[in-house]
Amino acid sequence: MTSRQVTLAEVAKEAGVSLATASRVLNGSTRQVSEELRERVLGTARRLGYLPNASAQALARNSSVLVGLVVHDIADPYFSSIAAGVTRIAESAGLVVVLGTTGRDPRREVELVNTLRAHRARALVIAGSRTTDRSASRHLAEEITAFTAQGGRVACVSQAKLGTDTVVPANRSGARALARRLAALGHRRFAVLAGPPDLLVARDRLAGFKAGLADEGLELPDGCVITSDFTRDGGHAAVADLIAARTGATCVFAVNDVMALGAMAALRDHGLRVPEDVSVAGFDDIPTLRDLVPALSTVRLPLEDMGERAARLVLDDVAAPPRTVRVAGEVVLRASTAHPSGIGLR
Amino acid sequence: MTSRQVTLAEVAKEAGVSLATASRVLNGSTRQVSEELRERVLGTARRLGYLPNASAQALARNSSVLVGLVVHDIADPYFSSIAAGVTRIAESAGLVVVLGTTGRDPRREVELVNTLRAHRARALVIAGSRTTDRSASRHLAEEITAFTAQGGRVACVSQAKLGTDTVVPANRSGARALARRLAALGHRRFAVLAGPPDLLVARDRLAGFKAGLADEGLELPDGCVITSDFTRDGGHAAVADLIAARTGATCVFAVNDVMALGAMAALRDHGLRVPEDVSVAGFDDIPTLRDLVPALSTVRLPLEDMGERAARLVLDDVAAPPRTVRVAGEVVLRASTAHPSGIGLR
DNA sequence: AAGTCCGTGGAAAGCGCTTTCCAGCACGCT
DNA sequence: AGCGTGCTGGAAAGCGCTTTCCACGGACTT
Repeated sequence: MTSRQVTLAEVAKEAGVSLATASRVLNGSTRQVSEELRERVLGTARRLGYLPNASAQALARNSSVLVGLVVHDIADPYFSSIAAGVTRIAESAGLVVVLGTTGRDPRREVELVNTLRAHRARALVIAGSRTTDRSASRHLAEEITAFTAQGGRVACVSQAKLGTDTVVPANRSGARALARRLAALGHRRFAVLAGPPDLLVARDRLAGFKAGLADEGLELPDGCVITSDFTRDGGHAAVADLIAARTGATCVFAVNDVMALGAMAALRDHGLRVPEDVSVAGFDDIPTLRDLVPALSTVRLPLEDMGERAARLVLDDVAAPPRTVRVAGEVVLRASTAHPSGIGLR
Repeated sequence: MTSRQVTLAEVAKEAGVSLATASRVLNGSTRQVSEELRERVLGTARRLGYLPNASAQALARNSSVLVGLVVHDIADPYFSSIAAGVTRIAESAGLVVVLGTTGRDPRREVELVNTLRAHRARALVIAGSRTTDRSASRHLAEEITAFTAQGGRVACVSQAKLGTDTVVPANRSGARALARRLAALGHRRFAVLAGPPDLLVARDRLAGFKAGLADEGLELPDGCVITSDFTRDGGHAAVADLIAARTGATCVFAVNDVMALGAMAALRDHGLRVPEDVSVAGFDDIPTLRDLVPALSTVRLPLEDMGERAARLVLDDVAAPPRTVRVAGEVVLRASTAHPSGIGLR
């Protein structure tokens, strides 16, 4: 029941022209074709329901219309926002987005780039933090080199560690500014839900936060840094450790919003009120934050825009990589942070 | 600087075997190859860094490894959850997901199916409600027919209107059950934020809700049905109309969660408390709801699971389409709905 | 009048792979 | 001996398209 596809050859024959002419008419080559033949080819193509075979075109042209997009988890609002940006630009350029998800496994990341390379994708956006894993980084760098050697372009949204074009969010300075603003609210004892120690984005935000506290003459004792997964559940789980640590913190900084969301839920479960008993802040400003009560203080990143920027870096081929686009983070203080009133977490 | 790719022919020559043998070794054909040659081919392939050209394979095999996924808006948690499910199954089957977004434009939907057809995608999941637009539906049905005639498989997540395998959420009966539960809370006057009139999912949920009210001997006057976009902002905007309508409603049902989120924010802006002044319920149970305060009452749909089911329908090719998988919705009453206490919206 | 150019159409050589078909060989039989 | 049988390797014919290269004819020069 699978019916044979109409081929260019059939169109050409039916229209009484050569294969070359048919191809020239139907794909917008630079070559002129007389009005008469052009009409004839176009007509028969439509009549026969001709649809070019993309694989054959890719093979003959040695280039595809595919753009790879690699994310850790498409259900995470951070990534789905970036994906929306990338997709918008790619589709408006007539390209096709291939979505790969890593589940935060660096090896899977390498695999995906390899697959995209096999498909001769013309460009690739890798969204998702780098890690401290040297071996995975090296493998990834090798794949990327191979990819670019093939003529593909690569952009990352994260840290500029791969020698590619990169959209770099201001993790350090954003967290630093946030720390200062929180200190200005009157907080003196902080705790940080720091995510996993090997994630660079998490490290950078923690480091920036510490720096901001230092600016204000404050310290962040090691005991006040809780590691956990970089997810909502990670944030939720970290709260138990946090409370057990009896840090006396009046303000908790979770290194991303979904962790902060989980943490707020856990704090509620423990009978603690935000912000009356403890202030909470996050990072990213994911869209779903808009309607939260209490509204979460955070550092706003223009996520969709970052996706668009990355896609543009990789599609408008002007300058040579590596270029870096720095994206500032804007501290947004909302209802989840307030002047410290109670005695904090003890 | 774009270096030529290593081809099978080069591997074969270097290993001193024929093209056929090299191909047989490197792609897991059924044909036996002696241990000695196999080793030699594998070795040289690795040494040379051989990577098969996916386009060439697709052309020669007349089938690709691509699975299409069509959604309205990947940043919407409803779709990103479904996408996560589809992606998980597809990737674990060694396939590659092509993501297309329509921006809710039915013509774009047709375009995307056409593109996927050109790429000889082996399967296709269309997530996103059908509409009442007959012409768009017909075009889409034609594309789908062409797609399946090519040997591709198609599944939808929505209404079973396209003659394809379909995962059908229980929109009617879910909304109906919800209405009854809300009535049981004591509500007598309701308003519905109904989304756009041409979206079947919105219509079904509205109809189900009305039916549920009827079960309880209640009515939903036309003036209590507000149409708007099917988005967070649509829900937000609808509230102004709702309040202007002076319906006296004590409970508002938004036909999806993101609309309910927007509505709750707008109600707050108008100085109304949820649930004290007015109860609010949604539909879908998107993941971000978990941490909302007050927690939103809704009808839970297993979104990721629905994505997985759709992907399985289309990848495990057992029975002939159209098959229908019905997915029940579970009413979950949370803090956003309570016994009516005030006088409602007047 | 001879030569030059340009514009247009077609033949054919790929692009990198899969797969059919055939040849050769070593067995095990009758 | 003679002969099917089963197994393995290779030659070559595609898969559907793009693009180079050539041929041809007419319009222009000189």
